Amino acid sequence: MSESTSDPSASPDADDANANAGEADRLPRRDRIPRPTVRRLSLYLRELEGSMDGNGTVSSRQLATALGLTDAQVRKDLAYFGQFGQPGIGYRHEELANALRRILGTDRPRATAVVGAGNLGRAVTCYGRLDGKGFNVVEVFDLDDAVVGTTVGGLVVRPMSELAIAVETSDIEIAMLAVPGDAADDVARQLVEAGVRGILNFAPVRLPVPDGVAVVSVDLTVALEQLAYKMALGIEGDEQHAAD
Amino acid sequence: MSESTSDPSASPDADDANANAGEADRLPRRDRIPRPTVRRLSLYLRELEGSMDGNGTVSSRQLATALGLTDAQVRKDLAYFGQFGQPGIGYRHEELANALRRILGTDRPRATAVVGAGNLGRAVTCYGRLDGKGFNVVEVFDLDDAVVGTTVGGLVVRPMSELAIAVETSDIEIAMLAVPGDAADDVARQLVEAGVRGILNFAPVRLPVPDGVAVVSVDLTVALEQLAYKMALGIEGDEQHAAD
DNA sequence: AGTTGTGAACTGATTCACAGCC
DNA sequence: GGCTGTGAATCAGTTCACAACT
Repeated sequence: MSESTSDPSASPDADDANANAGEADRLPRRDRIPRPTVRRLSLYLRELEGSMDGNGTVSSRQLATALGLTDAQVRKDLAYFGQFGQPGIGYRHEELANALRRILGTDRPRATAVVGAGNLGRAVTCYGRLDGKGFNVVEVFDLDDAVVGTTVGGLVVRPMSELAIAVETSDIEIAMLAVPGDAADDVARQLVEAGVRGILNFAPVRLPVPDGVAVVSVDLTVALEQLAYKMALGIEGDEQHAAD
Repeated sequence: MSESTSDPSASPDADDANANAGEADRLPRRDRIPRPTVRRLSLYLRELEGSMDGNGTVSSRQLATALGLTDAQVRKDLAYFGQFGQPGIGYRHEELANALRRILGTDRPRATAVVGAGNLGRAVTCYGRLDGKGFNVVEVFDLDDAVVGTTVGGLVVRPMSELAIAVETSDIEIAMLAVPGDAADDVARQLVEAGVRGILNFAPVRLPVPDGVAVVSVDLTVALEQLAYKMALGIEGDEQHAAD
């Protein structure tokens, strides 16, 4: 498991202690990975999990054609994080999937809360597939007392007043924010205050968060507008509504 | 695709004399616009619609700071499509919003269908804000006979067998695809067959569509994985889960 | 003063092409 | 034969800096 090349976290040995800058920054530090590359890693993993060959191998060419990319792109993306493939053979299916999960950080489960039990909040709570992907929805909160106490996906909706204690006791790291736009800002502040480290934001606003908190936003209107633009272009094909 | 450029903004009032052929191809053709630029146009519009100053003006600096960008970025993005601003003044609020809607293609309403009346399908059907943004949800379909006939957001769920006729009679241009992944491929084919020109795909698969059909995908798992990666990075801040 | 629009410079990302390996 | 990993070259996107304008 502790395989030779990967170890993205903190090369602990101090052989680069000296000022020889040339060697040091050849190893790509995690914050130098191209953003588009990280987006594609999710697609590679999705593809691997979709076609469960078990323990066969897969080539960069195969992955590339399945996703509408070039094989060089796939190899370059993966090579940022180590050497996973074998020349002449390809990448071992399950091994690559595991590596991608490690890289993305989904190789361990994370307690996740949904805030906002409206239509969208209920939908993401019940989405299902998430548990197997490392995101365990363990709590649902809502601002509205009329909704608090109802059951969504087997969970009782709790009031915001219990957020802080729940985050602590359940060790919640991630929140999916599905409240109206005019409440999102305030709720996000409460989430950060309570200790949440990552927010998936469905509200059509930009959330200002302090350092150390990550935000990814998904805006249905934005996605539809991008679609409308592409339609006007007459351009076809699929591109991931990429998360940054 | 008969028309390539043909001045999409068509600023009708000013600017009479410039039929110079040499000038014509300095105007960037729509398929040469950077993809990131198009994503940001949606954010500019969202910001303008959010802060309804009515008919004041807004500067590139203001937009930039609101969205975490540079002012030069904003100006460059907008300048791809024409000259909307006035030096020393900025951009007129409502005029810029209208221009963005024209560019994105949301200046006219489009009949939209939701396919899949599960949790997610019902949520997007009831999302609400869409009608005012140019996307009118006029039909809901489902594969499951047990769901057909129920009411979602004031609409009666119809069977897939009625898709083709409904697309024609209601002039449906866009479909939001919220069916399980293993059905998405087949349903997408039916949509294209029926004449839908754009698909917003929520299923975790890549849809193969013919030329002339646009697809934008939104994958909840992908978005969460991007969040997990950012959390590992310790990188903060908001970036739009951008639609391509 | 303040602001836009834009060429030039720069940074970032993709593709090419091939050495090395199975 | 097929395949990966990677430097070099190319392409794409962003930032800089400033002329022109209010």
